[in-house]
Amino acid sequence: MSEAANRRQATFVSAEEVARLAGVSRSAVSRAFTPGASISVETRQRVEAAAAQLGYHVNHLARGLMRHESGIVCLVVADIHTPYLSRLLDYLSRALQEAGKAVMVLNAGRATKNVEAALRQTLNYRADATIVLSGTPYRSIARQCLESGQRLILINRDDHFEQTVGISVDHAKAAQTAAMLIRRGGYRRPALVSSGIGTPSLNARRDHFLEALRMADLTAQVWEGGPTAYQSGFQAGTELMTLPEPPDAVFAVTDLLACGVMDAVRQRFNKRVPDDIGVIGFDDIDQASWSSYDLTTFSQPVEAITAYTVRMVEQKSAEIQASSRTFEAPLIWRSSLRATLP
Amino acid sequence: MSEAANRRQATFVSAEEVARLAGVSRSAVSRAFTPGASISVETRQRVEAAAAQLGYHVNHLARGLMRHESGIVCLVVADIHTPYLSRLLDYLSRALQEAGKAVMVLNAGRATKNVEAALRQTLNYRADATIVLSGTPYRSIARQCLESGQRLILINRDDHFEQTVGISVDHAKAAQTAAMLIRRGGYRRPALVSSGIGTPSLNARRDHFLEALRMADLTAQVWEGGPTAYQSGFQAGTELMTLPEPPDAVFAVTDLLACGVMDAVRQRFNKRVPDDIGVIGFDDIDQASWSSYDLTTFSQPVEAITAYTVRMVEQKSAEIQASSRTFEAPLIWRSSLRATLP
DNA sequence: CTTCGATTTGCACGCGTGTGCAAGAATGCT
DNA sequence: AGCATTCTTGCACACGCGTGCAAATCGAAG
Repeated sequence: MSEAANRRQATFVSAEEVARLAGVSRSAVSRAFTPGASISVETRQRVEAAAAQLGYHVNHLARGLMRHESGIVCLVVADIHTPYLSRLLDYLSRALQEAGKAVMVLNAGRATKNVEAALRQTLNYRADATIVLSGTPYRSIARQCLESGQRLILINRDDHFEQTVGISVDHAKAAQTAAMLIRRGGYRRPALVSSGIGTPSLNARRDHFLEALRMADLTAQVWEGGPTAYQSGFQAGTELMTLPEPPDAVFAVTDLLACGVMDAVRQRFNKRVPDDIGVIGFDDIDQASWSSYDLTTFSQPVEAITAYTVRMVEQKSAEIQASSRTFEAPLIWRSSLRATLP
Repeated sequence: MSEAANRRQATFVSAEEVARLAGVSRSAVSRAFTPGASISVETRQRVEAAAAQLGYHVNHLARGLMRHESGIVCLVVADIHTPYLSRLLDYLSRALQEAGKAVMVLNAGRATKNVEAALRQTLNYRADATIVLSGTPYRSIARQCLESGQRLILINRDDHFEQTVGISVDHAKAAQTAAMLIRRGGYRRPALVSSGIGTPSLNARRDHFLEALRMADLTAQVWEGGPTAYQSGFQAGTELMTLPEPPDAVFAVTDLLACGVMDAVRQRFNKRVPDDIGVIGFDDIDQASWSSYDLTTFSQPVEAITAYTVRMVEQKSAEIQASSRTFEAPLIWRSSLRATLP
């Protein structure tokens, strides 16, 4: 079987050649690989045999050209190496594949310029849908995506667009829960830790947390700075503990930050969690369940987000509509926060 | 500018329309977007203006069809959510983008069946190159990739293929260094911890470590089981410490395993690292530098691997040759291992 | 003004596929 | 057997682009 394939060198085999070998027309070959097409079982088998023998694979570039549907879904993302985003990417890519889509990843750093380039590539490859996990697209290019008939899905980007599917998490409820738990734990001097990157999601968690505290006549220290990473949390913990009135509880808007805070507090200041200081995070990354941290946090509803995203990608383009869906982030109770008043 | 675009609905604009608006032939449009093509500055400007006005973007599907070069590079990968692989993916995708390639991610779980499906997709989209980060491709499909003129690059897959570019890490040297450091630290009862997944890389680290110890007349406990994850390490640590003669040093073939071991040893058995037990890992994931662990480990040469991979992707297909390149994983000295005899 | 070379332009073809249309084959029914 | 109906099949066109080739344009030298 390999002799025929070996003779040809460094080139793909076309439907034409398969047709010749099978003794049918090229249309028959095309139909053999198109589900639901009208073709007899006998010719289909002959085509498949010939295709297998020659090592034929339908050219999706040409198919996409004809069908006006490339089968490609673009994922615009930054900070892939981050625990939460890499998990989301894992789920999304797998689910999209199972739905028959090919996943193109556009790594778009922080700069808006890169996001623009990514959106352009999305258009170049005629992607069926574009999913933006981070970075805010220019309105002009976003509109081009929509006008070209692409579905545009924004995950965790609370800034709203027209004609766009928005998927988000109920930050308000989580933040209020965090504030409530801190009060119930008997903590008196809460603090909020966030990064200097003003992501809409992070800002929402911060604002709702502070607001909920204010309702209960409490004010919180606010520390914001650096990237959304462990090191920023470590620095936050260090600086907060050297204040004249150090906090006794911290809501970190991200688990990575929370881990940093915990390490600083325990190792640089010998404080105990949750007795001396309570910590609560957000995302439920793998490390939150590691026994060094055992962090009380809110779980990103990754499965729900993924399932809903795939549904939105699959629906016919005629019925795309602006929509906005919010999922709840359930509390994961662990040991980094005292449950009741001391 | 948007009126024209608004009138059309849900469809892409073609070079034809741009040509009409600019008052030139379609060839001119094509040449305007082809670097190095023969075209006067004046017409180029008129084309670019018209293109911008209509929101034209070259169709890379059609271009790929013509050029026999899709500009797509496929990354076959599993366990994306893992710290090491997500970092590698981050670097690779960014570097490939900068080289003008579009990155298609094929999330191929563990099953070989999925890897086969991934390779098939690679062929369907006529990818210029395929990079396999995990999973072993069937020889038959791998051969088809090569016969079709694709470059096939295997990273950290020590199983060798003909006509393939292999990129790997010097596991032997690292493992020998680990053994040496453990001896020099005055540890007497070393152990090796690995997962139950017999990846070539992991096996190589294990075998060279044991071999190096044997040269020094030492034998090691070997614990292998579970996936390559924190929990497996935690379990390993727990079980090793309940042995009649528990080890006093552990080489974990992965940082994730090492973190698990450290947590088990410290929190379940109140042992101190590195005094009671020395730990050394591999990969230098982010968590290794977290102050809870401060893990001595070997750094995956991600930058070097990335740069070399891009070089291999870019070279003309005429000169693809089987080759095999190995990079060193430098030791990152931290505090989880005693430096000198006690 | 003529001639020649260099540059630019348009025409037409090909890349590999899907699909409407009409013709042909097969089947069922009277 | 004759006719109606359903299935198959092949032809031809379209998808959007790159590019060789020849015609056209331009500038400069004679």
